[in-house]
Amino acid sequence: MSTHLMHAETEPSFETTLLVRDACLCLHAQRAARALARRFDLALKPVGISSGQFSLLMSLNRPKPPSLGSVASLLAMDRTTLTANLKPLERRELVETSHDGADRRVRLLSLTAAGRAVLTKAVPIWKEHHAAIEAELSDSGRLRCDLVLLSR
Amino acid sequence: MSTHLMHAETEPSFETTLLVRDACLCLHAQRAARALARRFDLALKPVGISSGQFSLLMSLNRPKPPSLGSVASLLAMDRTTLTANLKPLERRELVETSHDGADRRVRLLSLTAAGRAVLTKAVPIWKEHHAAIEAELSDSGRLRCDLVLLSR
DNA sequence: CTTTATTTAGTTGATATCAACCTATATAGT
DNA sequence: ACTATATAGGTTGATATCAACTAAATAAAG
Repeated sequence: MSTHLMHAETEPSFETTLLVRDACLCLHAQRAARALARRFDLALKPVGISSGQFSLLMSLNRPKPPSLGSVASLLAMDRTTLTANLKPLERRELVETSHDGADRRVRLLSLTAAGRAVLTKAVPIWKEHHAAIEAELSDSGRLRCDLVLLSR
Repeated sequence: MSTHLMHAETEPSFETTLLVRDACLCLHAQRAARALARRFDLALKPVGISSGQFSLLMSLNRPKPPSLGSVASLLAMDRTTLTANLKPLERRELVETSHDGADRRVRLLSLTAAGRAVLTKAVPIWKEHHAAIEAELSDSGRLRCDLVLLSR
C-alpha cells in the first residue's frame, strides 16, 4: 500500500528540503531584504539613521501630514510596529505628532526641521547606493513590479 | 549663483520623495518580505511555527549537522540573530546543539525528532501556499534569481 | 615553539516586528 | 437620541535583527 493512500506522514527528505530552500520566495525575500537593509544601514550610518528610518522619514515628507494608519499601510507594516518605530525618532525630535481636528482618533505624523535636515543629507547617499544596486540587476523595473505585487 | 554651485543643501522636494518611494528597492524588498512573512505566519500557525522558524528548521534538515555560522550565512542573517532565533526552538526541543570534535569552537545544529515531525506537518502547507503565490506572478523563477542576486 | 592574527561563537543593548487585547471616537441602524 | 458596529490608535509580551564588544580555539608567522 502506498504511503499516499495511507496518508502516512513521512519525514521530509533532504531532497524536499533542497527544493524548498531553493524555491521559497518567502526565504529569498527575507534574505534579500536583510542584505539590502544592512547595505543601506551601513551607507546611512554617517547620517545616523537606519534604512528603515530613512524609508519612514521619506514617507512623512509630504505637503500634508499623513495619519499613522495610512503610513503603516504604505509601508506594509503593522500599525503597532510603526508606533514602536516612531518612538526613537520622536525622542530625537526628527518627527512630531499632532491630532486631527476633524477626527480626534487620528494621529498625524510630520517631520521637524531637524528631520528634514537629516533627509537632506541622506537623499544623495541613497541615490548613489541605489544606482549601484540597480546596476547589478538586469531589469530593476520588473523586479520592483514583482515586489509590489507580493506586497499586495 | 545656482544652488548647485554653492553646494547648498536644499530640502528634498515632495517630487524627490515620490521618486524615492517608488523606486527604492530596499523599501520594496522590506514590504514584500513583511507581507510574505505575515502570509506564511498565518498559514503555519496551526503547526505552531513562524515563517522564519520554518526556514530555519528546513535549513537544518540535512544528513550532517551544519555549524551555526554556515546556517547564518545561508540565511543571510547575522550570526547573533541566529543565536537568538535558536533559543525558542531549543526551549521547545525542536532543535539541539552539539560540539564538533575536531574544532571545539564550532556549534553544530540539528533537528530533534520533534523538529522533524513539525516539518512533516509544515511542508504540505508550505507547498500549497507557495504554489498560490507563484501563480500570482508571471515569472517566479526570474524574481527568485534577482532576489538571490541582491542577497549576494 | 611562541607570538600574532583569524575564525567561531556568545552577550548586551537598542531597535524592529507582529498578534492579542484594550480604549476612545466616529458612523450607521433603529 | 440610542445602541451597535466600525475605525484609529495604544499597550503588552514574545520573537527578530544587528552592531559593538568579549572570550575561546585554531591557524599562521617568526
